[in-house]
Amino acid sequence: MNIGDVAHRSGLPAKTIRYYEDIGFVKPLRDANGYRVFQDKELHKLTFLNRARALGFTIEDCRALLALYEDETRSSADVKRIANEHLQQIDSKIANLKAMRNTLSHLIEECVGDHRPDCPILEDLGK
Amino acid sequence: MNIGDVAHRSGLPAKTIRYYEDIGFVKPLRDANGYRVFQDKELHKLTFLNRARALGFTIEDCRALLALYEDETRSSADVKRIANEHLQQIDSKIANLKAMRNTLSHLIEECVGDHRPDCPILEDLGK
DNA sequence: CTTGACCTTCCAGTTACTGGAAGGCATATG
DNA sequence: CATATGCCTTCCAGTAACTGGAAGGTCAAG
Repeated sequence: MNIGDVAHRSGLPAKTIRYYEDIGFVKPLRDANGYRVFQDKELHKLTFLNRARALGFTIEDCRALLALYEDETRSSADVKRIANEHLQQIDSKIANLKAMRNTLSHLIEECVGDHRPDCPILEDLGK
Repeated sequence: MNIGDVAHRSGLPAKTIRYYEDIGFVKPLRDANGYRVFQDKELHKLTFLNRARALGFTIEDCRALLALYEDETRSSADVKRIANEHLQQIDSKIANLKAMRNTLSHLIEECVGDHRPDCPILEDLGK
């Protein structure tokens, strides 16, 4: 498989796959012409990465998860711990965004939104 | 006011204030010794920026908001529009995070989390 | 006179890619 | 055989919004 095929099958852009090679996630073989050649194992890893990233795991999280993914002697508790830590981060991001949303939507409600300059949004921000 | 005072009063780190000068948000005067000298107007702007950033507005949003903040002939509708666009972005971020949270928490629930290697989290990511 | 807290500039690093240039390779067509 | 196209390669630079750190100047107190 060339990089285009793997990109198509894993759902990742070719650029990203090259980047993932740079940071050591995959180590494709090379054809005589210099083209990268991927095996199924690499494809699985890339698919794994794409899904983990989509769930918001950072690259470093992915590195840890990938190591566990490949470690036959892993304990599922380790995986669960990483996932739980990430879940908490997600929760705190959601909480933050909700607080922002609250403040902002109150300000928006109070703003008349016409041609006049008077605006509670700006007033509040200037305090 | 030197940068330390302004940092204290605006709530922004001095580093950030220097950065905001770099990108043209403030233009403090200079003392004979080269130290930055801030007037009240600059302090207000920095406070404004701090609050706007805390609400998640991007630097470019802030640039637009700041222009309106300083424009006596603005219409509040312009401000409201920017704020509303931002509100929608916040909403979509929240929706994304909630979807992630859902998927992840289901996976976590299904994972036993003991010493054995079997783990639905990894299984699912590998699909 | 020294100490410590300020202040200055400049350079580099962060996260996770993404865009683009310049050029080699593969295949199909005229 | 020439060429057009669509792959592929590497390398460099840029994104967002700072942050850390080095090297060094300044100021007030003791």
